[in-house]
Amino acid sequence: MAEKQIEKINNVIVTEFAKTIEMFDLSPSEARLFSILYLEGKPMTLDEMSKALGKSKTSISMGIRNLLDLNLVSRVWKKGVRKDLYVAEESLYKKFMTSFIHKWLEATTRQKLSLKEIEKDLEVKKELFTGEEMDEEFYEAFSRLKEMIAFHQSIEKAFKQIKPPSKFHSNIQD
Amino acid sequence: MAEKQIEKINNVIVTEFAKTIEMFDLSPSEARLFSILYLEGKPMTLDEMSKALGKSKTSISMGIRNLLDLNLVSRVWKKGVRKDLYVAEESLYKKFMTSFIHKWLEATTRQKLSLKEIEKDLEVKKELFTGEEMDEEFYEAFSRLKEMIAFHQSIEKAFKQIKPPSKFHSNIQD
DNA sequence: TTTTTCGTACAGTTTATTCTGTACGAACTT
DNA sequence: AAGTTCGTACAGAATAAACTGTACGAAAAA
Repeated sequence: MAEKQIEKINNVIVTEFAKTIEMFDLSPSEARLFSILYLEGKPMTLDEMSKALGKSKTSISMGIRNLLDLNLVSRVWKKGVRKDLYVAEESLYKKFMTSFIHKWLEATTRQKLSLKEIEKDLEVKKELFTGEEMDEEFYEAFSRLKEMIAFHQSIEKAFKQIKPPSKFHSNIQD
Repeated sequence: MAEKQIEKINNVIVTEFAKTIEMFDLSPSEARLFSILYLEGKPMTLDEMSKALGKSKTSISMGIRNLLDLNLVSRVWKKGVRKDLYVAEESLYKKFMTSFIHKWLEATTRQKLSLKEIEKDLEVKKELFTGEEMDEEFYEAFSRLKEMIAFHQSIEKAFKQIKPPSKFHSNIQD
């Protein structure tokens, strides 16, 4: 099989896989970088990745740092090799899903709390201003607010349902 | 209660709520537009929204169209009113979650299939080229590919778990 | 029919994001 | 110590995204 052909197949795989990775809120370049590294399987240097992606080393350096921050990549050390080496994390599902769920829960919880603060505030005001002319508008907004909070509640519930498995389990079938 | 103050509270609510909406892959402006419309509760015209957001009518027109495409907003008609009127959908959770889950399932399923195509292709090549020098590299990529497919499988499974309720149910507690 | 009001297509501008080249400190090699 | 090789900070260039003003067809009003 010609080198060219392998190259080509790899490119298709990477492109396809990167699309999925992008859905976890990585930029297209970050997604591609991760995909390359993951497909490669073994540690790579900045220069290798730079060459593989056709981008500047600076760019790769930045990208790798982001992936490191997200715990999707780690630096490894190999005897005799001076350059930094990086590998993609193995446990795809665990890593991605965990941080995905975490992100959602954190955000919705926070926003729900903010809305509840406002609600509490309005509860007080409601007491003071019963029987004025802006009541209708006021109650309207108030009930919307309750709905928004309930919305957040439901989202939280949904994401808590998804339990990331403690270890990546391959159920390759169907 | 002064107009200014109501204005201010509304602004806080909208800002906070928009953050959540953004997480469903809407742009910041789209999210804000939806939020305004939702909080308002009653139908609004392009001009009203334009004023409320401080953006050009063109911009609102585009934004509303996107929201329409996503089924998050609908056009309503009111006797005697010539301008187009729009309202935000009521069933927040159902609308957002349904399209969210749908988006994920569609994408991952599609990508999984692409990868399986490639896999099938490689299966064939594997037969023809046993005992050559590139076998190691080949098998490496091959096993990665299997892992990627399994990854997609797991994502599918996770999202299928989340069943959007047929109707929005408020469970306001906790 | 003529005039006004609406909504949106289009083109150009502004703003934000991503990428690159240069430069420099740190660590390794000789 | 002098010379290489690395990684990254920084500033500017390229690219992409968001927004706006003008213009025009369709529909309503006069």
